[in-house]
Amino acid sequence: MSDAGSRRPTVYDVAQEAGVSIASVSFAFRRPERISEATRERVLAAARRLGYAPSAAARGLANGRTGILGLHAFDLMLERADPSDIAPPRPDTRRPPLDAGAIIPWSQTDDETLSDPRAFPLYVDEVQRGFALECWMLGRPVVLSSGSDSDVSVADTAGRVDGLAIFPSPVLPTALLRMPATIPTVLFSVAPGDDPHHRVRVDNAGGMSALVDHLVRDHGYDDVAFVGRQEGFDNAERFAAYRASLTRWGLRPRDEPIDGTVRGPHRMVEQLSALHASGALPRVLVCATDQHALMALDALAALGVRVPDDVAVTGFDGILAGRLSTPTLTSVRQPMEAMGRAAARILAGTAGPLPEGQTRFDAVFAPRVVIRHSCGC
Amino acid sequence: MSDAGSRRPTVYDVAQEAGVSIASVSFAFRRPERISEATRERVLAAARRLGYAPSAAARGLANGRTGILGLHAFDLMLERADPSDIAPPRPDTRRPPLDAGAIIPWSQTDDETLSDPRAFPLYVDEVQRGFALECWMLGRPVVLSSGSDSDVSVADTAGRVDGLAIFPSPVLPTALLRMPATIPTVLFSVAPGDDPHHRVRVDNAGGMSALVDHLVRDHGYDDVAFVGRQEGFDNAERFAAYRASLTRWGLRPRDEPIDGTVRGPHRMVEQLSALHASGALPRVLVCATDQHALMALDALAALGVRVPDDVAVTGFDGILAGRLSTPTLTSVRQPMEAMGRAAARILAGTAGPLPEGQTRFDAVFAPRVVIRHSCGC
DNA sequence: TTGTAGGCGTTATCAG
DNA sequence: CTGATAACGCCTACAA
Repeated sequence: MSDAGSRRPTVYDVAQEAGVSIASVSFAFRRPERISEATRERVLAAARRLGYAPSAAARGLANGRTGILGLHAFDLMLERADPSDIAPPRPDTRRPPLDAGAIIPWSQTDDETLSDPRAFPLYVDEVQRGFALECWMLGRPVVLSSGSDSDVSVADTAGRVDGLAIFPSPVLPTALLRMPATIPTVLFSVAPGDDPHHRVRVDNAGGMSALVDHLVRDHGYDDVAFVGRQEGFDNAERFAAYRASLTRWGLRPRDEPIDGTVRGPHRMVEQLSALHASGALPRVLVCATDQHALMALDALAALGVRVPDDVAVTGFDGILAGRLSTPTLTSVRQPMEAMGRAAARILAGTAGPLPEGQTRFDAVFAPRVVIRHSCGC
Repeated sequence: MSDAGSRRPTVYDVAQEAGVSIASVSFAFRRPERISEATRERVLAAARRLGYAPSAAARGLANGRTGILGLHAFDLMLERADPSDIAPPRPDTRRPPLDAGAIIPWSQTDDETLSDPRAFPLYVDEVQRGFALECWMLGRPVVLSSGSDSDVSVADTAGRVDGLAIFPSPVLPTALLRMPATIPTVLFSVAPGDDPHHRVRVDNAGGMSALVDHLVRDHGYDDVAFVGRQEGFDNAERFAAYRASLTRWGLRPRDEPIDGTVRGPHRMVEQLSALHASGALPRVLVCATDQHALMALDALAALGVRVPDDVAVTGFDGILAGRLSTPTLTSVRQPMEAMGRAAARILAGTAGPLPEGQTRFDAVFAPRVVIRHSCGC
C-alpha cells in the first residue's frame, strides 16, 4: 500500500548512524538515565533521521509482555438492526473502490442509517467504550477483535495481549478451550463457574424484580408475557426472575416465552401477529433486551397495536436507542460503561485487592429501572 | 493479576508433548496442507492439552508484520463535556477498588451521565466505530491508542501496526516527525500537503456554503456570526467558507469569530453573556462544530435567550447528541462512519487502485445539511 | 558510560 | 512429509 522503500530501520541501523552500539540505542529510548545526555541526543537524532520506530513485536518478544489489553466479541454479538446483514460479510468484495480525487457524494457513504434510531450504540458498543476509556486513562492501548468460533481468533488475540475481556456467546465454552491458560481473562455476563476466569456481570434478578414490581404494583397489570429466547446467561436469569417475581405477586407467568428471533419459523413478528389475530396478545411484553423491545415496538406498530395503550412494552439494558423510540422505552439500565471500565481495571491490575479468600473477581453491578413511556407512565 | 502458574507454553513444549519438531507444530497451525492429517491432529491435541497459543509478538517478529491496524487519538481529542476532566487524569489513583463480592451499587458506577445528551458519541467515537466496523469485516484486529505529543505514544503504536490512522491535533506535525517513514498512514481532517500520508476529510467549504445558503435564502437572516476558534484545519476551512458565503450574498461577516473555548479569559459563555448584556447578540450563531453549538445552546438558555426565536444556532459534524438537544440541532453532517471505514480500507489495501498519477489517497467526503429546529425551521 | 552476547517464540529455508 | 537451523529486532545481564 505504501511506498515500499527499503526495509524498516532497526536498532542496528540507528546504532551505525549514530556511531554507537545497539545497547546505547535501546537505552536512549528506554533507560534515559543510564546513558549520557550527549549520546542520547545523538541517538535520537539519528533515529529521527532514519525514521526509526522500535518494533513492538520485538520488544514484546524480548520482555514477555505486549502491554496491550484486548476485547473480543464474537460475530453473533455484532448483529445490527438490518436482518439482511446478520451474516457478517467477510472478504467483502462488493464495496466499490474509493473514488479519491473527486468529492465522494453522500449517496456512496452508507450513512443513510441516520434516521434509524438503531444506528445508536448497542450493548456491545457501550461496554466497549467504557473499556477503551479506562485503558486510555491507564495509558494502555486496546486491541479490539472479533471472529466466529471456528476461527482461532480468540486464541489468536489472546496471543497478542496481556489480558483479555470477552463478550458472551454460545460458542464461548468451546473457544475457551483453545485459550492459553496463562493469560488473565474477564468474561462479561457469564454464569459463575469453577474456571479461573474473572466475571463482570449485572444483577439480572434484582433488576427484573424491580421492573415487575413497577408493572404490577404501579400499573396493576396482570397479564405479563416474556419475550426473548432463553439463550444466554443474562436472558435465562431474566426469564427466571420474571417468573419468580410474577409468582411472588400471585400472578401466573405465561409458560412459554415468546421467541425473540429475527428470522426462521419462530420469528417474533410472526408470533405477535398470530397472537394479535387470535386476540391473545398479552397486556405487557417484558423483553429480554432493549433490542427485543425495539423490535417488538416495530412489530406492534405494523399490526396497528397501540403502545402502551393496548400493549405495554419494556426492555432491558438501557441502550441509548431506547431514548429515541416511539414511545420511549421503559427499561432496566445496566451501567455498561462502568462494566467495561471494571473489566479493564481487573486486567490491568488496578482493580484493588481481591476479596478475602477469592482467587478471581466476580463483579456484579446493580442495574436500575428507567421509567419512560412504553410501560404506560 | 492471574495465577502465575508456570510460564507460557511454547512451540517447544508442544513439540515435545506431541513428539515432533517445532516446525511441524508451526505447520500444524499455519500450513495445514503441508503436513499429514495424523500429525496435525496429534499436535493440536497436544497444544490444547498444554493450553498453548502462539505468541503474536514472536510471529510478528518473524514475518515482519503484525496484522493489526491502528487508530490513534491525541488526548486533546478526548475532551468530554465536563470541563473539569479536560485534563486527562493519567495515573488515576482516585478510583475506589472494585468492591467485588457484593453487588456494586449504581451510585458507584459513574453512570450518572445518563441524563446528559452529551454522553452520546462524539465525532471521534463515530469515526472510530466505522474504522472498527470495517476492520471487523476485513477480519483484522484494531488497536486503539491515545497519548499526548510529549509521549512517544504515536511512534509507539506505529511500531505495533501495519497501518495507522491518526486524528487531527495541533501537535500532529511534531508527532509525525517521530514516526517511522515506512508505515502507511492516514490523517483525518488535515490539510493536503507534500508528505506521503493519505488523507480522509470532508468538503467543509461545500457544507458550510450550503448551510449559509439555507440561513440566508430560506430564513432571510442577515446578521450571522461564527463561533469556534480557528484552530485546526476543519475549523479554519469552515470559517473561511462562512466568510466567503456571506460575502457572496452581499452580507458582511462579523470580523472576529466568537471564541469557542471552554475555559480561560475568552470562554464562550463569557463572550455571549457580554454580547447579550450590550444587546449585541447576533441573530445567528454558526458554530464550527456541534460541540460548540451544544455549548452555545446551554449558554443561551442560561441567559434566558430563546433559541431559535431570539438567536438561531447551527452546528457542524452531525453527532448524535444534536438529535436530543432542545431545540434539536440544525447541522452539517459528515459521514463519520464512512470516513472511518475509508481509512481502514486504505490501510488494509482494499480501497482499490490509486487515482491516476497519485501516490496517495486524498478522499474528500461530501457532507449534507441536516435541518432540524435550532435554525428556526 | 558503553559494548558484547545470548535469549525471547515464530516462521522460513533447506536438507533429509 | 518432517526436522535442523538461521533469521527476525529488541532487551539485558555481564564484561570492558
